[in-house]
Amino acid sequence: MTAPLPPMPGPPDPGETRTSLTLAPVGEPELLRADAARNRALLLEAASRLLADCGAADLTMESVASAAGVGKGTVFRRFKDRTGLLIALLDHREALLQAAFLSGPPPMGPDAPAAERLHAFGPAVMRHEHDHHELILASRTDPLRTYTVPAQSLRLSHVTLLLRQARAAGDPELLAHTLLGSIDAPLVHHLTCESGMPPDRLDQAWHDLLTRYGVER
Amino acid sequence: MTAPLPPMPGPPDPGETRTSLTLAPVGEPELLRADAARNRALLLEAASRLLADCGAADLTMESVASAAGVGKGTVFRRFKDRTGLLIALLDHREALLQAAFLSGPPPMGPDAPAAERLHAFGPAVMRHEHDHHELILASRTDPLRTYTVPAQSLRLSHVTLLLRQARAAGDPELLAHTLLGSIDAPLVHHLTCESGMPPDRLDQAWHDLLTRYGVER
DNA sequence: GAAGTAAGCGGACCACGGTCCGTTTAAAGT
DNA sequence: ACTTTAAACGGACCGTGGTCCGCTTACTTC
Repeated sequence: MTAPLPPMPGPPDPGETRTSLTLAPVGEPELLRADAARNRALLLEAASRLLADCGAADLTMESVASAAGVGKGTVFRRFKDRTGLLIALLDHREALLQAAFLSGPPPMGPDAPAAERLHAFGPAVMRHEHDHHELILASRTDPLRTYTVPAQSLRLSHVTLLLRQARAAGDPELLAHTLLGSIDAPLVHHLTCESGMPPDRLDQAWHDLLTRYGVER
Repeated sequence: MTAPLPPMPGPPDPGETRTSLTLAPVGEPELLRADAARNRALLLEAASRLLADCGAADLTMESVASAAGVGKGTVFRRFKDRTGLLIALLDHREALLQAAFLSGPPPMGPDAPAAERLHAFGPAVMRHEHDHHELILASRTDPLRTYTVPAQSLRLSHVTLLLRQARAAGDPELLAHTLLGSIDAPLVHHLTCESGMPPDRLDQAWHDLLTRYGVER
């Protein structure tokens, strides 16, 4: 197994201080019956292993179920559908990135000025998405669901808030959407991996876009 | 039937003068055997009718096939997969929009200055996408395919070219991607139809984005 | 107009996502 | 400990997207 999935907190780990947002970072573990929580962990672990071994294309709900030693219905009960399972895997991996921009050290974290945090945010997200592009692409089946995924709405509120703090020009919420759109995983993957565009150029465009709205580094 | 699908040119209509791009607008009719071309038209017509009658969700490959009086395999042979069929339907409906910005009257068409054409482009595309959002959303299953759809790459080259002509600041190609991303159908649908954002605000953001890059109306 | 051939055709077939419902079981009350 | 109940379980079942392959047919060549 490539990623042995560190502890995998069944109950949400306590004693974490949120930095600047009311939105819960990862979400959805909630209160589960003991067997349900155990199976949830087993399923995520099995899915992660299968993903590493066989790739996202071969990750069928039945294979995950049997690898975890549970019935197929259980997978659907827990994650609603295949996309839900993939998103759960992603949210779990997003935790590190979230920690970095919510409570990590400068330039991403809260101890840097908002403008600096914004400039650092784009390249970091692009790197993160590059690392997980297979999973991300596989999870993008319903185009509308993108906007309701916890990780994505956290990113949006975060960027919107920073834009306000940095006194960016224009409409902060829409600008946040535009900024996030310009570094969206499928686009970046298309440009870099398929059209051969150098990543620096994308970083540059990110900085430029911010600068045009008055967010000076 | 709501949209009786005007003539539906089997062979690509001749004698059309391209305005500013080498890229073929709609694409893919190519040279088909007589029966194949006939079936293609039958299938598109049947699909269009089913779409209007029952909605995209109930548009199954088998229902389209039998409504057109052909076998299921024929649908797949012609359109590759379900997404291919939906994209073909979309490309057909895109023709009017393409005519408007490639050869229509100002402010979209070639007789207006590039800056004016750019400002007019966004709102027009948003309106067009709003009209066809069901089909567009249904066709967005593979996130990467978006960028290779003929209609989309035509839009991209068009905007890139106009940005160059208008002497926009920054990286024209990436800016074109960002601009198009900011009016992408799923995003716009999410914001207007689900979050209740007024469409003017989106138009405003489009103009603002252009202005920030030196494209004055 | 006969023969040859590449393309098109169609429906049986398969795999996977998703649902359903009878059975089991964890937990709360007594 | 015993009862109760809502939640979880699991696997049979279904519909649909997609493939496959033997048969048919439109075009070409002579």
